Amino acid sequence: MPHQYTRETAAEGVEAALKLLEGRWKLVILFHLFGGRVLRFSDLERAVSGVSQKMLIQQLRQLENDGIVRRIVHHQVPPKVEYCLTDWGQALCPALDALLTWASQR
Amino acid sequence: MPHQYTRETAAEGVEAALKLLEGRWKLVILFHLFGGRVLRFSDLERAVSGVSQKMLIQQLRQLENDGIVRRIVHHQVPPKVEYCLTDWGQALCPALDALLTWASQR
DNA sequence: CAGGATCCAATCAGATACTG
DNA sequence: CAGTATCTGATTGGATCCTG
Repeated sequence: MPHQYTRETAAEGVEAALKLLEGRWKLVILFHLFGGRVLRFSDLERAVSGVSQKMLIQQLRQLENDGIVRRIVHHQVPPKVEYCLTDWGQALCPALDALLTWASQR
Repeated sequence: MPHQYTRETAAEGVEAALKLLEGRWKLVILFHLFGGRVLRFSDLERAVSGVSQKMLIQQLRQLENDGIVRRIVHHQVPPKVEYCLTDWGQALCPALDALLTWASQR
């Protein structure tokens, strides 16, 4: 733990980070967007199997508002909206990998 | 992401890891136990300010069942029970640090 | 001291139906 | 195609009181 953090602020910081990732479908969405992939809403609907439209848009909106996902609207008929990760979103990869490594060590 | 994971299994793995950490007080508890600290139930009650007995014991039990925290009972009157991290629990530190680093980069 | 047992409020997730 | 709106059940968290 970097020295500028007390136990309390470190806990709060990690809590804040985790809050951005909590949500039934966020990680699945994220892993589908890692690697710079750009997917349409309907692509995600297919890729994230089992998700409802309501939950998908809700999770995407939160990820977007949190600066993790970017929403690209193409003004045309029929509508076309694409989603990809922001640079910051991409930067999550190593941290999640560290968690995965930890989990696999049990 | 290590090559033996598909997007789906990686997402599931990270979800599983996060599930172990989700809970209103778990991270605060963890950060108080990092560094090999050993605390009594009443110590934690004081350290984790705002927590109720019910929530504290609930979160501790889950952390214990998940193999992150170890519970040490001293059979004496009045009762004395201490909590510390398992080796695996200690190993969480770098992963949480990676998350903290990511969060601070925003 | 270290819990256990209840009850209640708030949040969350899913199903379903509708729309620009 | 890409959403919005509404309803309902499930899960979570907190307050309070009780006990070996």
